[in-house]
Amino acid sequence: MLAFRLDRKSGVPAYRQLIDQVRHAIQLGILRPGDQLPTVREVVRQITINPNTVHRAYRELELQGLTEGRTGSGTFIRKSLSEISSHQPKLLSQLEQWLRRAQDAGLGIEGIEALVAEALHSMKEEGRL
Amino acid sequence: MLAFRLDRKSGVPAYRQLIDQVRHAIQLGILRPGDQLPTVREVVRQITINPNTVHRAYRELELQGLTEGRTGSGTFIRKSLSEISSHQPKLLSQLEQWLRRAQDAGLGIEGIEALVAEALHSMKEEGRL
Amino acid sequence: MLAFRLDRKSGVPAYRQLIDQVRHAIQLGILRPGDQLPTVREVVRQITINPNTVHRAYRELELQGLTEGRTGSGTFIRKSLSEISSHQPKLLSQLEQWLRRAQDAGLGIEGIEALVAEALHSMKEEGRL
Amino acid sequence: MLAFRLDRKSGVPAYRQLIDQVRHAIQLGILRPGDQLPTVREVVRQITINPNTVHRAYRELELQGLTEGRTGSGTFIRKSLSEISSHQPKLLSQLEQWLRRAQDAGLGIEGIEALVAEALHSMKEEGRL
DNA sequence: GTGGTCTAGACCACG
DNA sequence: GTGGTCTAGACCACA
Repeated sequence: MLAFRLDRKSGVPAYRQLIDQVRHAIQLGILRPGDQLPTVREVVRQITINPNTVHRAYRELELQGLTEGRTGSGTFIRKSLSEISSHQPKLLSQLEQWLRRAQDAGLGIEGIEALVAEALHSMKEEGRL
Repeated sequence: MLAFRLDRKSGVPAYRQLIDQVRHAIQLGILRPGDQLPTVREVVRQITINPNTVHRAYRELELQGLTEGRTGSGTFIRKSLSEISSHQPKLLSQLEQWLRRAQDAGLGIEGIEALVAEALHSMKEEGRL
Repeated sequence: MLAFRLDRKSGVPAYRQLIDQVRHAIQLGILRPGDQLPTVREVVRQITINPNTVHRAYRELELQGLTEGRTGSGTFIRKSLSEISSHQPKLLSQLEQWLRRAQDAGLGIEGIEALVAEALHSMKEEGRL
Repeated sequence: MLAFRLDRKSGVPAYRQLIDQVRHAIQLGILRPGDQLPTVREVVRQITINPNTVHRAYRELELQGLTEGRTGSGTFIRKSLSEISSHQPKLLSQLEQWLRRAQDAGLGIEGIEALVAEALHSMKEEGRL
């Protein structure tokens, strides 16, 4: 069952963080069509959050066509985001290796995030060209 | 002079994006103590944003001790965040290589961001242990 | 509940006066961790001021780690400044005695403030040595 | 010759700080009618400040009738603020004693300022009644 | 022209 | 109803 996390200092709205985490989990194949999301109550137990906020996130996911609420039984994944490739596990482990090297080079979390943001940004720039 | 960018869809508040970009630039050594930030009005010209929002970001940076606003002349970097290591260029190019491999494997931007978020998250979790 | 006051003639920015009053109240033990500050709207009702200005003061206090804004419920004290000593009540009454003597000697408020500013200034100077 | 000081962190406009310091010095009898204020150039040498700002402060003091600019020779005190009493030296030394006791009780500058602000505030309140 | 403060008012996220 | 973000626009202090 998906475990949500909330970063209260990030400035990103809570409902948005939930949505992003579900989307990411679908994209990574962690959640597959038919899988159930934790119930609102379970989420409330996991992290301190207002049930309405969870509802809102689930509603928006449903509007995006990604999930389906079945009255009485829960919320379920409907669609895959089909980015899953067979190379994915390898890519993930390579990334984790890189992270370890960055840490060994003395970079803290913020430094690593700076590098990642920089690299992602130049990638997006190139994409535009 | 630093060029700001705004991602209006990300859910991250604009002032926060500006702060992060300055912090990152300092961490990557792109901005060094004594360097000037673009004036509030220049930022307003660059990206469409209200001067107050820029001002707020600059003020928060000043409260963090990173910058100093000098009335009549501009806003300047005060402190370094000195995460810069000699390995940095190599790390950056390795990351960019990884990104290219991920793209070649058919991952789109959202898929890549999912992988990166996942990897960063597990790294932070491990850090706690 | 803390009652704010604004001296519009002092030249001190309004948001700064609010911050100082909260800090002082914390230092005097009038406000303790867990206590609630008046809501932004209450402050607006109390003194004539723009909500944004109050908000700015509260936000700066939060950045200083002294308070915490909880959406939906209010703003609360987080940290003590713990300068409170058992001698404090005695010191306060001695100060008030001195003030009465100064008034009896014919000094007006501005004259008293001049003396206080002078004494505080020499104290700070000595502190540097 | 009066020595100006500027507290850049106080939020109080520089020209206002200069004015206040002259007023206080007159009130404490440090400056008496006929005494000369430092020339603009001298002030600029003392503290880092724009000559225009000093000019502005001197102009406002003249508007208040407190000083008089004599072309070619300088700016001079015209009026006393006549708060000077024979008790004043004694009051000042008593205040300084009190400050020493407060420091000995472990209070830092901010704690002392909190007490002083509190006492001055209640005095003003009573004054109104 | 540059930073800084303040008001007014809209809209959002959350409980 | 509470905090938070953003825009618009005025005015001030300073170089």
